[in-house]
Amino acid sequence: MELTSLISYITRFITLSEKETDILIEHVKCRTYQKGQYIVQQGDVCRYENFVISGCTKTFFLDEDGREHVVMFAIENWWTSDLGSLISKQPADYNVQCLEKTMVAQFTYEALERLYDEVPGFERLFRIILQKAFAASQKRIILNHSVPAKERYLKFRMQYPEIEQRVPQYLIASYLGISKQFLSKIRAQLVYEE
Amino acid sequence: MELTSLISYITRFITLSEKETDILIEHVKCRTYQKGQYIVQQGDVCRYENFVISGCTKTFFLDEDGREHVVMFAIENWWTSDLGSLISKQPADYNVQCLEKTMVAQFTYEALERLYDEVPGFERLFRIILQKAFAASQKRIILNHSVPAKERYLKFRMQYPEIEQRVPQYLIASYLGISKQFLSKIRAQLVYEE
DNA sequence: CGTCTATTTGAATGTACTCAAAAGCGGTGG
DNA sequence: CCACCGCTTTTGAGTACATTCAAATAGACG
Repeated sequence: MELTSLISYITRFITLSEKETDILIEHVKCRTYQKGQYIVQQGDVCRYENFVISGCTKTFFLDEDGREHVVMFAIENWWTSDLGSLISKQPADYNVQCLEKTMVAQFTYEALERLYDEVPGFERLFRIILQKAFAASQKRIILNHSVPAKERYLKFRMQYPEIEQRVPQYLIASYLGISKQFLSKIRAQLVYEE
Repeated sequence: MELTSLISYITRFITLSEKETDILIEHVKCRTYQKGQYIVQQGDVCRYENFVISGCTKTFFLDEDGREHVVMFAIENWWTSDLGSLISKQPADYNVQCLEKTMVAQFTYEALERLYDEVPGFERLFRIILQKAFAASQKRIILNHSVPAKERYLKFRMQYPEIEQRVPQYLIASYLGISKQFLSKIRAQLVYEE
């Protein structure tokens, strides 16, 4: 079934009884987006927390000059959303757009609230996910401050080889916080070095 | 009492019965550190989640060249810790050092676990705190990528005027990801512009 | 007043950016 | 099958932003 990957993901963190699994399934809905479609749009209120079942998304933001800044990618077994917007019901800061045909499991705000109440451990699940996400985000800030672009690119390649394959280079440059031309030059240099 | 600020902080997010407040108080311990003392040391396992009652701390990390990189500051009513280390019991990536004489309320890992079990809503409290922290951290990444140093400094000054007053300039430079000399030049420029 | 730390200033350098243009790479249609 | 189109990547020249190193100044504290 479509939700298999979600269930097995969740049970890596908490145990679910059969009944709880049923409750979970009642509160989640699968949806497929085509390549290019938006799951979240900057300015709209974000309605869902999304778990990627298949496909690939980018989360980005457009600055005043219309430049795109990639915040993160999400592939199978990742969560993606504009959490700030979902919780506060304020307009989203970010866009989440599909880079491929993408299937997600969606939780509305209300579904999450009910799950927090009805499934003990669900709140813990999200606390743990958030702890990891926060720690990773902080590491990324330091990495940007302490390491030159070439090494950041190498680390990215090591850490996310799948994403490197699936995503156009100019988006990776944006994620790394450098221009696409500069990333191209870094790559040329790396080829030369080998 | 010393814990007043902690209680009133917590009750901004969740409601606590008298009994729950008592349980909370049983699981927390106050401690005062002198200026310069370390609450967490890079390489040691982090033992506490800390809530700052008074004073000011910096969280930083030393890279291979021995350079210091400031990750965050914490003043009254902020949390500070190396969460990743606390939860995983792995060596901490960061140092937390007091920039002033600082009083903190400390929760051990075990105390937190018990509080999660015994005080419904406590898990929610940390989920909410983490959501905010994560959202802020992501915004900071984008800010670093999309905005030149001068503006980043101005935003910092606007957002954290207290910290700007209490913390030496070279640490703010480090937090912003620029050299202390460059921040000094930015400031000179700002004075000239007024 | 002297010492220690923090900040400022200046010159030379480096890293990364912009703009512009060319080359590569799929896919589509004639 | 190839010519063309749109999109991505590469290349090059000139520039801007930020760094390093070194030295001078300013502040804080005993």
